[in-house]
Amino acid sequence: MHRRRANNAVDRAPFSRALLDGDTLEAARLLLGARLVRGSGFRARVGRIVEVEAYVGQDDLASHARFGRTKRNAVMFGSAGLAYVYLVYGMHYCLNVVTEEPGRPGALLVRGVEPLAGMDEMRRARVEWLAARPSRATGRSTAAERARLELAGGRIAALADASLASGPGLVCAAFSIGRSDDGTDLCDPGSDLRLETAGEDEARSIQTGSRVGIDYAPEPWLSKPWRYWIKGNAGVSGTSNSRRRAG
DNA sequence: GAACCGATTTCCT
DNA sequence: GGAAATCGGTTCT
Repeated sequence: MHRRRANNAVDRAPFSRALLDGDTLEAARLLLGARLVRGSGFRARVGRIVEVEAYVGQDDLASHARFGRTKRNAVMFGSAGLAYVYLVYGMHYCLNVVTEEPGRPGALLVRGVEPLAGMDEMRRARVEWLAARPSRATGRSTAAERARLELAGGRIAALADASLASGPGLVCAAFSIGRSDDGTDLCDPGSDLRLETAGEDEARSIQTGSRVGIDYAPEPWLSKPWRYWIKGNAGVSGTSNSRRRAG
């Protein structure tokens, strides 16, 4: 028998690898709505994936796989359902779900998650992530640094639940995702970080648009409509929700 | 070995 | 609306 929490955080079935080990663009639509889960028990953090971006094969000149296999992107060439976690801009982590059969690099970047449970833990993790960042000035904990952190903590405390993980870097901050999660099997129910199935009754009004932050990529890759999000959901990233780039 | 740039967020003007 | 922060990979010297 299931124990149901008031906030819709039920224990669900693990996300089937079979939904991910084929075409990445199909997998993108299937992954929307799935649960991203960190930990277990009453402190578990649970969110609904509401925005993803597809990176498909080595031919995709926007993908990290475009230069072939490297130490960083090696997981992309592995089995579907693994987590590919990398650092961007020297400070933000990004979570990807590996797709396609082994040997063919594919991944879905998780750009937005709608929090369902464990929001207090997410806020704590957001502050913790800020605190873990190297101090700008001396690298030591100065009074000014502590004051800045306290201010940021207040801002995060005041954030709407829906904004806690509304961006790729924010997803990783809110779910404490970092280098050590690279290669984790997200389809293994025993993993501390994992995927669970979507609710059956969920409305799936999916919208698409071009991918974000890939200005270096030539056409036709630059304009491929390979960003998918659930229309109108507050958990999608600012770039997708803003009016300047709606696909 | 150095220069350049990125699948981003935050803070300041 | 714009720039800073910061590190790892690629591509030059």
